Amino acid sequence: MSSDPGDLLPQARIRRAALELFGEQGFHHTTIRQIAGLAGVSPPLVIHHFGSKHQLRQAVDDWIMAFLLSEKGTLLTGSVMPRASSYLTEHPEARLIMQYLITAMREDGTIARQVFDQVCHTTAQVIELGAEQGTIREPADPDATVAVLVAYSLGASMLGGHLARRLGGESLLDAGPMRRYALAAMELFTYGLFTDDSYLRGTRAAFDDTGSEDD
Amino acid sequence: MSSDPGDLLPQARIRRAALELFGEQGFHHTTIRQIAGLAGVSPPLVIHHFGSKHQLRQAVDDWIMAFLLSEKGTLLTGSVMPRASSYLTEHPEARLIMQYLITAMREDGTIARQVFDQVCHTTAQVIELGAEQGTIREPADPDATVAVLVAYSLGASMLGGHLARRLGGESLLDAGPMRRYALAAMELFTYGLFTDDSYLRGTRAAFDDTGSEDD
DNA sequence: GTCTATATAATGATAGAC
DNA sequence: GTCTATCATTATATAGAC
Repeated sequence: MSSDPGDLLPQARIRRAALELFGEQGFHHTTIRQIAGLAGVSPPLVIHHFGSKHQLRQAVDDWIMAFLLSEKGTLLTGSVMPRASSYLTEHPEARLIMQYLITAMREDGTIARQVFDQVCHTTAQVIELGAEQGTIREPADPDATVAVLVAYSLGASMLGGHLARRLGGESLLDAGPMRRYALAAMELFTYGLFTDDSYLRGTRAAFDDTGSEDD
Repeated sequence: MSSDPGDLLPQARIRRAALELFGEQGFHHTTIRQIAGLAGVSPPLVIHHFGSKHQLRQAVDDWIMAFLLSEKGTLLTGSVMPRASSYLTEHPEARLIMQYLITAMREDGTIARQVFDQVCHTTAQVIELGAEQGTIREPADPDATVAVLVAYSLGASMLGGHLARRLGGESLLDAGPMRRYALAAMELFTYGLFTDDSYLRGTRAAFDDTGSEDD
């Protein structure tokens, strides 16, 4: 990802092409012929180097996870935050990886679970640190809150096209939609949505009712 | 959906089987042979009645949208709220439809846009009503806030498997995970996540900076 | 390591009998 | 309306030459 595709060895060119096409079109809609074509090699060479299409995806997944972990969570925490915009300007190659991860989450590929858990891990650290510093309120159920926040963030990324369309743009990464998205989200997490805790108490009551009635 | 599959006419059985299999496996992973098998007919009959696999999906989409609109938003607003649990107990057939919609959103089918917009429409009404009644705080950017809330809700549904796993269960619809999910979400939307507005002001400042610097 | 040529399997869709 | 038999296409993966 740090050099021109033409400078890479065939094996790396194939992996890079697979990363790009899997991310754009999804795993099942991408053919080995397309990958070979983009990498400038013959289809059988793809199989020769990686064994099968599935093993090729696994190789891409492994490569990406190694990249993500080496970044020490920089990309994972910032993936849907405002700073993502500036990060992507500085690291344009991260676009491909983000697109790959979003597509992989949609297709529920083998990397989806690793990514979800890894983002949870990183988010939990952010929450903990903020709680210590007093900038973040301590949740009643920290693990659940982290999981919900991650599901919200990744989910919004997966629905980025629809979200951007409602915000007057094409991609969530464009300046306009990203600004409206980030500000609306920050406002929600700063002031909340409800004016008092009646909804929360109502939800608690509803679950306590059904919880004792169902058994 | 209101009778046993065996009582339906072949055409309806095919549509029902397609709804079930498309929802479970996705459109592209479902074969006409599978649909025909589940409906108890021969594969060519599927084509004979619906023209093609894509037209069959369109027929299922149309059928579902008609169902959703006839429900006057009951299912759409409640799809990820606590009351979904009780709703599903009363209307078990809604499970198939929810699963279909979630899969369709993941695959970005033609119905995805309609559903996203329809849920936005319904959510906007809920927000407006709450604002009038004083139970919901008036957002600075109502349209964006609605879109974000919908993306969060639908996104969490799409990632329901991962979310449930982190919450100690298999499905988000199970009592345990649903309870923890609903309470964590309600707490977020009641008290927010941050203890003050420094993150919000920081985000505003960051966008104002990049907004004037980039050009 | 890399290619051309090909095997094999599965799919959506068609033809035509009943 | 419904079936059996089949076509045409496309995909992954293999065989073997260079």
